[in-house]
Amino acid sequence: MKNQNDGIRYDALKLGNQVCFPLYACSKELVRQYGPYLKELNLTYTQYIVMMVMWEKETVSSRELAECLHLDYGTLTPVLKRLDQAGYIRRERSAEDERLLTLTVTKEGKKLREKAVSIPPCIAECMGLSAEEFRTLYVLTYKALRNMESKDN
Amino acid sequence: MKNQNDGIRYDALKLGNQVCFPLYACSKELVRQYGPYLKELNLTYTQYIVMMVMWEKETVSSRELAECLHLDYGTLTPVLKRLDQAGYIRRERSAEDERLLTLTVTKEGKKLREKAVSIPPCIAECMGLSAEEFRTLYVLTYKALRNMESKDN
DNA sequence: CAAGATTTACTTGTGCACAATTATGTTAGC
DNA sequence: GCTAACATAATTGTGCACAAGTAAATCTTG
Repeated sequence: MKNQNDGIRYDALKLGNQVCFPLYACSKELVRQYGPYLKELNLTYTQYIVMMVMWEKETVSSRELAECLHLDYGTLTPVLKRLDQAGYIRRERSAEDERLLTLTVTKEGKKLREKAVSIPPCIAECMGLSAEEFRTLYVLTYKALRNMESKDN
Repeated sequence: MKNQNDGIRYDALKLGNQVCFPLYACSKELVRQYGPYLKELNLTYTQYIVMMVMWEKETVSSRELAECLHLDYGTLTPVLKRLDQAGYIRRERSAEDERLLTLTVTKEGKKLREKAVSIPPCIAECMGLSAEEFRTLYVLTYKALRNMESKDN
C-alpha cells in the first residue's frame, strides 16, 4: 500500500515524466550540433546569436542586446570583448551618455554572414521536424518563455 | 533590388525566425525558475536531475547515469563529487570491475525527495501551458533530441 | 544645485558543459 | 600469457550563465 501510494506521489519527479528535462537536453544537443558549423566561423553559439543581432541591426546598444538575447552583463561582457578582439564588432562608449556601450558590426563581421547563411538549413535538417512541428515548437517555447518572464516581475 | 534579395536571403538568420533561440532561451529561463526552489534543497538543477534518477533507481552506474542524462564525465564527475560530499549519494568502485563507479542514494538523499515533490507543480504553473501543450512540447523535444542523436553516428 | 535614487556596465565567484587528453582496468586475438 | 584494442572514468582547458556586489554616470527631487 505504501509503495503504491508512493509511486503515485512521486510520479511527477520521474525524469521520464518531466517536460523540463527534454527541453533542457534538446537545447544542449542543439547547441552541440551547431559546434562543427560555427567552428568554421570561429564562433561559439552565444557569439553566433550576438552576431545574428548585429547583422540585422548593424548598430545596437549593449543594453538592448542583453534584453533581446535574455543575457545579463556577466555573460555578455566577456563575449563582447572576445568578438571585439576577433574584429567582428566594435565597442564604444556613447558620447551623450558615458554609461552606454554602443556596438557596431565591422566589415569583417559582415563577411561572416555570408558563410552563416548555410547553417540554418543544416540545423533544421538535423532536427528532423516538419514545418508544422517547427512552428508549434516555436510558438510553445515563446509562450512558456513569456509566461515565465512575466512571473519574475 | 540588392537589398530586397538580401532580405530574403538572410531571413533565416534573423533571431526572430530561429526555432533554436527560443528553445535555448526557454531552457535557460526554466533552469533559472528552479533556482529558488532548489536552493532550499541545496541543489543546482543539474544536481536535481541526478537526484531524480537516484530517487527512482536507488543504485545506478555512473555510465548509465551519464547516458540517461545526456551528460559526459567532464560534467558529471564534479557534480557527483559534490553530491557525495553533501552526503546525498555514495560513490564506490565496483568489486568485479574496478573501472565501474556505482552510485547509491543515501538516507539523507532520500529525505530530499519529500521536499522535492512540491516543485514540479510550481514549475508547471509558472510555465503556464495547458496539459495538451505540455504533452506536445514533450513529444516534439524528445523527437528532435532523438533525431539529432541519431545523426552524430 | 546638491543628495539620493536609478541606470548601465563591469567584476567576482561558483557551477555547469563539452572537447580533448590522460589514466587505468578489462577483454580479445594471436 | 601477452599485447593490442576497448571501456570507463578523471583531468584539463575554454567558454558560457547567473547571482551578488561594485562603480560610475545620469536623473530626480526637494
